[in-house]
Amino acid sequence: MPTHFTGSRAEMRTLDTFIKLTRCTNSLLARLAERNTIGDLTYSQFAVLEALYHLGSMTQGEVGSKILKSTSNITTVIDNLERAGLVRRERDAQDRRVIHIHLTEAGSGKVEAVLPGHVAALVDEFSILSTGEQQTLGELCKKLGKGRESE
Amino acid sequence: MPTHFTGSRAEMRTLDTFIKLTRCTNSLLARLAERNTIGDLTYSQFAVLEALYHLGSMTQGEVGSKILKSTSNITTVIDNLERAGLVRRERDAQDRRVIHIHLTEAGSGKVEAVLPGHVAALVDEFSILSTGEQQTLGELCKKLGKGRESE
DNA sequence: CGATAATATTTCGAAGTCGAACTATCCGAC
DNA sequence: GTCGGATAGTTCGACTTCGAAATATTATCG
Repeated sequence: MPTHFTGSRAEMRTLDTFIKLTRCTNSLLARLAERNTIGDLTYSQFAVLEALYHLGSMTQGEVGSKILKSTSNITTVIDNLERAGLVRRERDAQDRRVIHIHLTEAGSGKVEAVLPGHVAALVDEFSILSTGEQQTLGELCKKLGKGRESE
Repeated sequence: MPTHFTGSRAEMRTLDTFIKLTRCTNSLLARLAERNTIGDLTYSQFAVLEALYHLGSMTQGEVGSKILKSTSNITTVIDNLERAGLVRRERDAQDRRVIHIHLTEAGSGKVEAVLPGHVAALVDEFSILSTGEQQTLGELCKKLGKGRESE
């Protein structure tokens, strides 16, 4: 959204930075999608599988907070992953409210099949930035991502 | 997605930066949504209205490339905006394939009612970064967003 | 002129996304 | 022990999003 908003200098600068940030993320994700690095998975599905693969089995709630999505959304994504046989639901014996999600064989196989190519694509995309620039970008994003309430 | 991927140093660094970037954008947008800065509009709807407000009437295709969304998506968003009376479709007289989108009175009123608060919220969120940091972040995002093909 | 290619938009199907309302279960206080 | 409040998931409705196929229209080429 290249805007023609006429505000104070600080407002213009902020708006400009915001637009660059969101555009950057958008087009980076679009280019990754175009490269088809995660096969027939959606990005949400991949994020869930990747989290389970590296962190082990989790409850649905934990999955949700891991990938920053609402609980109702997680239900849907897990439904689809379960239907595809990549993931398995298991109700907790002690606390029957909670459901544990486990990767199936097919699920971890999927991650292993897809992850190296995904990482390679990322490295390629980011290679336009130097090591130092990547570091700086990471730090600024971390700061901005945490927000004011973390001060 | 804090990953435990064990790769080369470059791979780890890139993955880390990528995660920070996407998390930053996600949580920033989430906080803005929480602040309710754009009223009852969705972010896509706001983006369309804002583009029309600042750049004037456009064809649907132009709107799509402005906000980086697919044409089929634009159809839907414009449908909803039109139903809400914020926008008006007008078929081109010369080339009857194209449709021009115009803001209605209610549409530009909506933008004017909502934009100042939105900008104020942005300025507040970004105030955790210094002017120089914002500048740097913007430049790095611009570079990464453009990608390799623009070299 | 007429067939064909290109362009602008729509339709359709599937998935994601949220908030709100709901169900089931557990926990704490009385 | 049971009632009321917290907690984990699900369901529902509305919107977003994409890609692929379809439609309508215009442009081009032989």
